[in-house]
Amino acid sequence: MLGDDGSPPSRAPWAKSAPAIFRRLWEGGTLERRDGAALAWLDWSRQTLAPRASFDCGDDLCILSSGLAFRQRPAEAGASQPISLVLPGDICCYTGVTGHAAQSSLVSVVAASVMRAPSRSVAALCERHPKILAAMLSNLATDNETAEELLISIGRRSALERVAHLFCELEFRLRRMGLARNGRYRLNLTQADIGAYLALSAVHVNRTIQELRRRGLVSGRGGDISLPDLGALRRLCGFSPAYLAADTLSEPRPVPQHLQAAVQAGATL
Amino acid sequence: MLGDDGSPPSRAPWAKSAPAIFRRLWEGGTLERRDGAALAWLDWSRQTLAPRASFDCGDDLCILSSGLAFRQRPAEAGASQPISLVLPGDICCYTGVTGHAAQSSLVSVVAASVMRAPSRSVAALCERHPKILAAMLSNLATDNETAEELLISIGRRSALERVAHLFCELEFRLRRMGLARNGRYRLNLTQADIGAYLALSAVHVNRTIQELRRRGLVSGRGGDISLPDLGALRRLCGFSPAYLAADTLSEPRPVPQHLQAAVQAGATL
DNA sequence: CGCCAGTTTGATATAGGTCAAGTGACGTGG
DNA sequence: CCACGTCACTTGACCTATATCAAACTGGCG
Repeated sequence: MLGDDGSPPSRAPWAKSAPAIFRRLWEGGTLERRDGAALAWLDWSRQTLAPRASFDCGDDLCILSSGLAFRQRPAEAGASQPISLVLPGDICCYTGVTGHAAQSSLVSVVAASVMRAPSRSVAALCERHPKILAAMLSNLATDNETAEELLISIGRRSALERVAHLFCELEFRLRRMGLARNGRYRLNLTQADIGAYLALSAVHVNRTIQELRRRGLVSGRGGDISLPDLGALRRLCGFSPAYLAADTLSEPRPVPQHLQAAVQAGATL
Repeated sequence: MLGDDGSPPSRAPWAKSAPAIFRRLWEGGTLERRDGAALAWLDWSRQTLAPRASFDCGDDLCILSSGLAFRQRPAEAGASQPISLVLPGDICCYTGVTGHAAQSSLVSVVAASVMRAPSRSVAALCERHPKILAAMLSNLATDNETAEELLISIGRRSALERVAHLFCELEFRLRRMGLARNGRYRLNLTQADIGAYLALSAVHVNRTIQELRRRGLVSGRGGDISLPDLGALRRLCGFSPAYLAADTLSEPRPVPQHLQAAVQAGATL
């Protein structure tokens, strides 16, 4: 798992041989070298998204490879509430895993690109590497917990805490992907975007960020965020990265039960 | 799927032979008679919960069989935000399915009971009935969408809309389980509970319900809710049951790809 | 009878929304 | 090179939905 000290993940010996895009999948520690290699061998296609473009994954496995995107319901009346913020390395939607077509779709925030593997190939891959399915399910659970944390933010935290929490979360998630160092990262979200995500008005986001700056907890102009005192910022909003950890079970489960079951069911088909 | 007309689900011929507790699982239409029978054969144990009791599912498959419960993070400072409202028939937690230990735990609202099947047995069951795993994953996805709807409520809807939406959602979910008829159902939530769930103060929930009553959209005292004009209530809050539908794909997929894959992987182990 | 939890009512406070205007950076077309 | 439009950010004035506090009222129950 990723420490709180800013160090990159250390326990993936084959990390260098596989594209960075798969970091989130192997971060759980369940994947082995051959799984990672197989993932890289999939017939991926790259797709680029213009800013503010809508995107449908269908049943395919799509991983954001650059840029930022919101997952949100097709805009109902008025402003729509983004449900999750998708960062590079995140699986865009889990329709292929759950077999359940989601209500939500992806909307890029800035220019972005997506790696896409057709559902058929993914199924074939999982045939031979069931741990990959397990890793995807683990990501699914983690991403749900992230959405739950957003719910807690909006339901219980003040504007100051919400923004602080978002900055802490982004620092962690981006660092995990190697996109943040020393509490600094690039964030291509407008204040209006942040407001939409955190259910605040753009104006109030502005004043809130100013307050964080005034307190010396956030600095940096434009899209360059810097968190000079991460500890204090985390304390302010009660951020704890536990909900972002890929796997809270300490023991490596060779094959998770549910998967083993499904796997063995193959014999009867 | 369940129509909007109050009729119970009609397409499960073996519905009468299996306990009502499994309705949510077969509602998706993927399960067959033998799957339902096998589910009922599992070595279930019943566990009763006192009001306001905390409950840990571990890796086991737990289904709420009566009462009500909140799923929530262990209370951080101050009031904790419930993440989802668990009704009879709902799977309490998906740790066993995803292999990911959840941060949240269950807290009963009133006296409740839970059916519990040990993870080992569930795995063995899925071995022979992979469609059951598929059904659980579908439930997982649906429950996530329900949580997303709560996020939208708290983020974007006024107090009046939030409460109205909750009442509409409960009507649908309880009717699906046979626990609501003609827009009437029993709800053992205090106004303070409703407030905790919807991120409103108890006082404001009270005034909001009064307003709904004044408008003739809600009636009934105590825990007995009656929605005399469901159509108007739904219009008020923009409720649409789409997000609650178990399966939005019209064609019955015999075995979902991801499962097929895992299943066939069994041969290689 | 008296307690308790839940509900109701009123008075007051405030976090955050809305509206409106102004600034600064950046790109585009003449 | 300059005029212009646009988009993000900023600031100020004002407003309102909802919270908070406090006190009654209600109904069940030991």
